[in-house]
Amino acid sequence: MPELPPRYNPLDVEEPLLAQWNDAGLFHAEPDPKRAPYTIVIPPPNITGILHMGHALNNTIQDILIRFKRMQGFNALWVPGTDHAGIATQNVVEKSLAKEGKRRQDLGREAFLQRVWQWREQYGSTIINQLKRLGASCDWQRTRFTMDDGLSQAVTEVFLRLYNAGLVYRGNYIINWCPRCQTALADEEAPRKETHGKLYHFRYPLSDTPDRSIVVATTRPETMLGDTAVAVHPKDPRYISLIGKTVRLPLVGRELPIIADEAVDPEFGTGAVKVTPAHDPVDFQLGKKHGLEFINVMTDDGRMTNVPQPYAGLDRFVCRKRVLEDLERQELLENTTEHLHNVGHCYRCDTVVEPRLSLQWFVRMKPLAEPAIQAVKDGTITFIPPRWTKVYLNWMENIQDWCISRQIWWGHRIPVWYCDACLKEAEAAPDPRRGIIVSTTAPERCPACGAAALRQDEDVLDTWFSSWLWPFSTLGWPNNTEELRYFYPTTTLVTAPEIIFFWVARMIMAGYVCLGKPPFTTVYIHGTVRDLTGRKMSKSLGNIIDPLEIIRQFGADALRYTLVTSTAVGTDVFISDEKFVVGRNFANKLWNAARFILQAAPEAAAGAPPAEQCSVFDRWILQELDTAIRDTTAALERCHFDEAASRAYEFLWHQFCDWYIEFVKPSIASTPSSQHVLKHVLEQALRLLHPVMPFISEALWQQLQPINSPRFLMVAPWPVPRGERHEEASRQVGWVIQVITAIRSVRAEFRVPAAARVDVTLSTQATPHAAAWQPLAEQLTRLAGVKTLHVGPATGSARGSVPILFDGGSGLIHLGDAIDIEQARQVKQRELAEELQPRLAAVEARLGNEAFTKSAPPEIVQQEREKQATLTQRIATLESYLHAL
RNA sequence: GGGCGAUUAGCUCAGUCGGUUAGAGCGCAUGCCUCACAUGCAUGAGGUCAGAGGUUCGAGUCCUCUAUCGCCCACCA
Repeated sequence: MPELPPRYNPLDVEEPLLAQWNDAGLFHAEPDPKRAPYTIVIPPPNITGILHMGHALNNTIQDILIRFKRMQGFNALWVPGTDHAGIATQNVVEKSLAKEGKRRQDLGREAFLQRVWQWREQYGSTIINQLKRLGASCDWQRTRFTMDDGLSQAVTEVFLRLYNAGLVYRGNYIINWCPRCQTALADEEAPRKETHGKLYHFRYPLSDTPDRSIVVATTRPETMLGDTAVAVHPKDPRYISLIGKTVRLPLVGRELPIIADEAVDPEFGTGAVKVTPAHDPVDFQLGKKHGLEFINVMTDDGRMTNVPQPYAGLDRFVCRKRVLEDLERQELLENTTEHLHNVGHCYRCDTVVEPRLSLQWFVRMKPLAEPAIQAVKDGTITFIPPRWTKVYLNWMENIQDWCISRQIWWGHRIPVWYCDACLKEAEAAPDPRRGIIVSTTAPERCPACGAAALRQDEDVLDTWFSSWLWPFSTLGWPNNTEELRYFYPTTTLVTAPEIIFFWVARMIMAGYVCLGKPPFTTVYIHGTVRDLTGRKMSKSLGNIIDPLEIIRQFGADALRYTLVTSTAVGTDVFISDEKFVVGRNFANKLWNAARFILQAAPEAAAGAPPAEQCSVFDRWILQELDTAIRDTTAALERCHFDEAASRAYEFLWHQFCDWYIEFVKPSIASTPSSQHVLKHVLEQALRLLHPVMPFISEALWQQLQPINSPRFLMVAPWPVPRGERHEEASRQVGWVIQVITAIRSVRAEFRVPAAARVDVTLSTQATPHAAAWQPLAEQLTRLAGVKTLHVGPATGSARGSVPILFDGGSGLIHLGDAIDIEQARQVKQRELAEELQPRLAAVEARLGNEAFTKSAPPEIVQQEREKQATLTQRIATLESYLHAL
């Protein structure tokens, strides 16, 4: 038995255990029809990612579940992997290129992609290694990457299937365009930020009577160059006479019709709105409805085009100034007001996005959403906490088509080839599919015309188009693998609320459309990690706490414990680095408890002896252990991880260490039963703790070397209650604890020196019979500093004594001249008047109320009667004491 | 503008079916270096459960309103 140092150093323990677990193959799972599967797929972190607190929380929760289920005997598989993160990764590599003074265009597509792959080889596993350090018990042999061959095959397969089913189409649409990244962005990728802007009012002169005009307002003056109408509300009396007339667009000279549409809000601005169908989502709808011209006035990189000479080629913001100046000069700028509005920004580079007309690929979402809505409504898939159900359904029922093409290079290239000859013909006789070849492999010639001159679509797919297949593409789909058949559907998905729409909803849709089955049955949504002032952790705020630094300082167990106990189901997690001290201290406490036990009972085996050989304290702690097992298990089953961790903590620290170890300490050497029980209870409790604190629990458990157990706690069976009833032991030990606490309390209140012994008289109906009394009395003597103990009616003078009250009895602590009589009188009088008497009054009022005694459940009424009796007796005891003073 | 949620000790949060004296951790106060642990031990102070009304024998818990604070969604140019 190696000597354990008095202070626990997690760094000595954690890394070697990772190697042991790995070498023993404990992370790996294989299909096994004899056992029930339990599967989790990791939310794949970006390959550009480094571990932050959000990951730490997310993966701790998953690891708790997977370790718990593994110990329960499930064939537990946790599939890890990473996401290629199209835009983010491309940005990183472009930045490193920029340091060499190059742009990706200088390299060309092939060479650039090679660079990205190189980058991925070098840095792409960083986060995986960090997850390992956290203790995540993933099946690392099954680590997947969204750009792996198999997963890429799944992507093209789905694209083809959806295209053939008419669910993928190509179309013109107003999309969010990032002029810097030069790519389309999904709505979710262009978060709106409240921005102080200006609202400019322009006069557009009427064509027939140029001295009259209509005033429109805009926040983006440069778009006026692409205006093709002015819209007003059909019932607006100010404009009703103008509907159908035309205005002449300043600076351009185009004639624009004045149209009427309900979508115009007469209350806002001037009630007249300029319509730019190619550069605004609302205007786009108006344009389609009213058959307006669509004029695209901007290039990919945000410069003006298709506009009169002085503006052509100008950057959009330069052009804005120029347009304003020119309108001002022509006295057409009516006025300018301050305006607070929401402007979309690129989620990657924060550039102001430009709504822009563009030819993109889309997925028709309504048909996909139907089974996914149904599954949540009928409970096939449940959210924890349940309130996310509403959020999910609300979004799904209003779902919009999904723009899946991205104008970047890093990602799954769209499996579409174009035959230009056929495309040309399609223009003459409109056919949306002519000239378009969708295929999982590169076609050699056009199936329609036989031409060999085909070109592949330049764009790649949205990153989420591979992530939404993750629960089954990682298991081998579209091949019908053994893994897929056995481990799918997965069980629990653990993720953050931000990606319910991005990812969770889409996975559910993909599960149904590809396999006809849900991808998982439970979705656990945890909170966001914030600092103590409630702000999200972010680099720009400088409030990041680095999980790896916490691991270095306090250990992975402390990190995990503190994270998990800081979050109730569904609430955000507020963290400061001092909080991790709690986890560290707990680990140290355990370490020392184990150290003590190993040294006090070196030879004993870790197994509980038969009840009849156990002392009253042994039986008591075994009973408490049973309760702790039940509570912890129930909490884990309900995904109440904080409760599970706190319950194990409470048991180990405040029941096992504070009381049981103290009770048995003096007699360990001569009491074999206690030696066994000490080891047994610790061993069992370490199992309860293992999912939350895998390292220290494993390390200590191995030191205990339980008999008839596997070598590793990680695969040891989850504890089950013994189910013995030790009610008498529970009652007696509960009584001793109460009396000890009461005596200590009086000692502290009356400042009895720690070393001083006191005489105590106890008067109790609950006096245990003689055989049981001896060990209990010894504890009173030792743990409460009692010198002599008399049992029987209170004797001696009330002077010099302080009464204590406990369930089923009372006592007197004789302190002699050491106490201040007046103080004692005041304390006890206050207790009587402010606590006991009001409580008795309340109880008696309740019992005097017929409505209560008749309609409350009998056990509640009974409880009240018992309370009444206890209080009456306590009051009598105190009164007689005060009287005797 | 719509939807969701929160408000309990100085701080961060639990509180299951409405039922005993509303709990924990941290912090604070007091006393202890007691031979596992000072990253420890013991004891204690601290609460009108945001406010008002209602249902009930009984409300932190259920209902209504008010206040404050979050989050999500939305095309107000």
